[in-house]
Amino acid sequence: MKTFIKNIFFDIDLSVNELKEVAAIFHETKHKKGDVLLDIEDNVRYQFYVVEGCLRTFFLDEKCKEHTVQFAVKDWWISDYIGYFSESKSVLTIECITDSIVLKVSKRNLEDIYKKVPKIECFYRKKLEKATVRFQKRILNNLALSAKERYEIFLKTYPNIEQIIKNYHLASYLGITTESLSRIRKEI
Amino acid sequence: MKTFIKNIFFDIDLSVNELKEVAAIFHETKHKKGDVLLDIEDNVRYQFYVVEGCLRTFFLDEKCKEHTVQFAVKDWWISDYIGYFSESKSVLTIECITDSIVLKVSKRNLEDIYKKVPKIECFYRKKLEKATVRFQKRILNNLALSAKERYEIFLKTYPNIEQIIKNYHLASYLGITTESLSRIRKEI
DNA sequence: CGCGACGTTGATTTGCCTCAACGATTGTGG
DNA sequence: CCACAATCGTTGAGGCAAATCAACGTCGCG
Repeated sequence: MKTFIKNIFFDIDLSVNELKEVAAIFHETKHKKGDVLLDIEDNVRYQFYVVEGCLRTFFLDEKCKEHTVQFAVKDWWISDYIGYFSESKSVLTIECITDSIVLKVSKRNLEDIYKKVPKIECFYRKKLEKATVRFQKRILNNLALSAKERYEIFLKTYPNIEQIIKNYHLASYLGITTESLSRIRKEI
Repeated sequence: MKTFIKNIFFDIDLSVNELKEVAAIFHETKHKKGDVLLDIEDNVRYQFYVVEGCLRTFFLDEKCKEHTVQFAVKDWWISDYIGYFSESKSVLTIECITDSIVLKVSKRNLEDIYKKVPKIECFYRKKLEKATVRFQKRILNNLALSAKERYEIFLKTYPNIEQIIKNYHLASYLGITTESLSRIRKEI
């Protein structure tokens, strides 16, 4: 576990004691393809760090259509951040796309660590800043670009993810149907 | 200035000295309707707290079409957060929709304060968490809802903004044309 | 008053969706 | 390891929501 933690916080100098304290709040869990880590209406207590595998979060609308919010592969974090940060029930489902190993950490434990080890709070602030940049870019792309352009940018931005995921995962992330994605691919 | 700062950080206990230090890095500026606080390709050094008035950020695509990313009224913050957090040139324009008074603060000064007054870092982390919730919701809305539904949610979420802004500001925020917005309004 | 900016309405086009059928690939039980 | 089913991806036809293009009404301001 400690080597995982060292890897996550590789750019922070942690004392032996701090490392121990931080490591204590992370818990490794293993999951099979198709497993659900968080279901709609659950309380969102945890966020997850991906050690191995691939997961996604998706929203199920009233027409039972899936909308993928996020993918996460090795070294990425994933949760229903609406529920996690606003202390409300989950609106998203977290699902394993492949067999996966994750480290889960509860919001409460993390907030406690922030007080004890301010460097960790700083780390998560910077993580949020990077996430903000990605969100803004995605909102901009959705506003300004066609389905084809969004697809091309996805390929450029996350070149290693397309091979792992299904057609309909990607289509539901781009906001189009599988048929449209198929036609776009044929064009290119 | 100190009363402004007290208002911004109303939920944090700051000593007299801390308050003084924090107040020192904020600078009040006044602007006329139509003024541009940040232009494309500028360095993004500042974020802005709105004391009075209304501003927006927008992206100009290659077809010269505007896409509004964000509005900001009293007590809101605004910047090109892509440029601000990733230390890159601006891709957005910050524009005054009405005469406005803002407090500007540089990233560098803020980072210095984080070290001196960790409570301030905590405040901005929480601000980012709330922003993350809003971004996720907006991405979800764009994926799952029709133009009409997005408009109705905008009205519910920001009831005080519609009266201030132009038709085309809102249309470019919702990702539709002014004509479509006009037709949607007629329906309701 | 007259001009320019803004909002509305109509006609037409278009990008993407829906529905349906059909290959291709994957998974599973015998 | 094969046979078969289920899942997934592709293709075509037709439809719809919103875009585009164009014209006209309205408002605010010099």
